[in-house]
Amino acid sequence: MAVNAIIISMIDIRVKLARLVEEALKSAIAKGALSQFEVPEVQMERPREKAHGDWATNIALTSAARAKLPPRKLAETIVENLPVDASVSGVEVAGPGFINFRLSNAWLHEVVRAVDVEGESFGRSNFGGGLKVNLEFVSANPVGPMHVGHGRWAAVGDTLANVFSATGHDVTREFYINDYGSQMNIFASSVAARYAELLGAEVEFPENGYRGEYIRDIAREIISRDGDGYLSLSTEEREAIFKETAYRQVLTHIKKTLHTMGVDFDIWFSERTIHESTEIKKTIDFLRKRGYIYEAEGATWFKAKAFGEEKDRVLIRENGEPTYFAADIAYHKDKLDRGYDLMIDIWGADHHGYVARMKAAVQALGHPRDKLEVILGQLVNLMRGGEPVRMSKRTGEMVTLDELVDEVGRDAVRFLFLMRSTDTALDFDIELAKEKSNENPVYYVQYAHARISSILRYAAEESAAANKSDYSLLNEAPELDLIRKIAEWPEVLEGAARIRSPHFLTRYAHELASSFHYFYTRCRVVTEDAALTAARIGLVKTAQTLLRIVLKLLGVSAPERM
RNA sequence: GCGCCUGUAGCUCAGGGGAUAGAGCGUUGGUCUCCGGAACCAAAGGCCGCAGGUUCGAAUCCUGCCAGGCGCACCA
Repeated sequence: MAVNAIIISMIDIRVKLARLVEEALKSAIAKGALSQFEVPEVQMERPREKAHGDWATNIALTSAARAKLPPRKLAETIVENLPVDASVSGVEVAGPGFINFRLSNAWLHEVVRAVDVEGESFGRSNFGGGLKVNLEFVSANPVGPMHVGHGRWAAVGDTLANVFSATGHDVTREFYINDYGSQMNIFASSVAARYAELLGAEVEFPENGYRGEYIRDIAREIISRDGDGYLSLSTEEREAIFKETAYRQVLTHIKKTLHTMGVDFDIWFSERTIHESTEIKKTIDFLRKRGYIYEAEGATWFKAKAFGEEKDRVLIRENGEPTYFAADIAYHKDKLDRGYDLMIDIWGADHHGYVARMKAAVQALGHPRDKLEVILGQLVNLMRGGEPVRMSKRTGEMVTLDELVDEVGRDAVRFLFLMRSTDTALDFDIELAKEKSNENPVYYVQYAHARISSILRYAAEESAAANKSDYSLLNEAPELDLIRKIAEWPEVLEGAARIRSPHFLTRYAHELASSFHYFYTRCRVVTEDAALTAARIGLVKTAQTLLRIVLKLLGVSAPERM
């Protein structure tokens, strides 16, 4: 019970401080120290400057006019009326009228204890309130190996999903397989041509066919498995068969690559199943009933203009074939029908022109347009030793995601992909990623974890780990700094979920590692003083727990030795 | 032409209305009798693309311009 109270006070410190300020305002008004005025919600924020304490509020600045007092004077009055609280060790008025709060060492010690009790669930919350979220990402065409850009979305999507799970969302990872349309046909005919060619037949390679070497690899796989039997078939028959077998091969390959990256989807949704069912027709009928469909120029149109779009869009072409957009609306309707509260799609930035259109469709389906959220990801520029890696789609000359993961390893790939905000292009240097040096942030963070393991091994040998920890002995600046960093975690995690920014985690991991390393060089863990040793071992363990939590969410390993 | 993203230290980037704009790398100079030196500390380095506006306060929000990237299909 007591432990519970501590944990709650810790996580809600922000709320708690805000309440103290509110109480101060109320009692000042009651006492007549302030004139009656409407008190707005008290905002607490993290000062940028360390010297300004742990938390600050601008309430005196925002309310000065209403209170008819200069900001600093108002701030002073609030401080004078502030109730005493054990978690606060200092309050001061600063600058134009900020009120700065410093948290007490006792409060910080309770943070360490909270991590002791909660372990790896420290920082988890019910922020999402059980919101059902569908996260769709990667969604590559199954016509060839994935490129490095797909890898970035895989890492971002997967970690975002982890973050959502940790913050009380009910999340589903979904991959929309774009296995329908002309490119599938081109793919099949390309494989069929290479197949025949490899078996010595005279064939003309399709003009717009895929010329990448991987097409030959797929053909070779078919040959080694099924032999040359398909050669006797007509080109059409062969292509029809390959459209299936080659497709299955590629899809299996995609799943394997993603799995190697630690990314596993809950749902693989085939676009083809939409076309093969009556879903598109049903969706269009549904929209027609709602008045958003009309026929013109032989085609069926969606009234996108009704939702502020520049122009209406074709759903059924003149030739009777539905467009990609039509299938996509049916797909999103399917997701909505499955009962998700929120759909988040991660798309390449080159699809940004499509976002508003899709949101309009969601609206037309009778849902708020914000039920669909699109994260647009910028490109990955592959570098090697500072030089861009040349890639050509036309000749099929490229570095695949597979090769990248193979060469630099899953940990570095994931971590480096997650270091940047999704809306900035990312330079990925293969040489840097492989480097086991201080230039490589992945190793910096993992090293902190391994170093703690090493300390704990040493401590066990010295049999210093057995004592119960009294954290009130931790009062050195490096110790308190480390604890402050640990205490930040719940906010960081919630922020990553709220702003859909997994890069908060890599950043935090680096800062945490840095706080630990600084502590380590200043404070000896295993000493003659048994009580202090026990306390520091406890602290080091909590730091390690935090590193584990973050690395796990990032999908990066936390090695005991390296 | 219209739209989206980006422009912050030499380089790569954080910063989602707050105080003296931060981190990593690089540069320069330091720190090891002891738990992992893949570490730590310090210094130098900035008209936050430019110009206006909004307000107590702007790198952040709005408008215009400049530069780079990407889109503007009965393609997917």
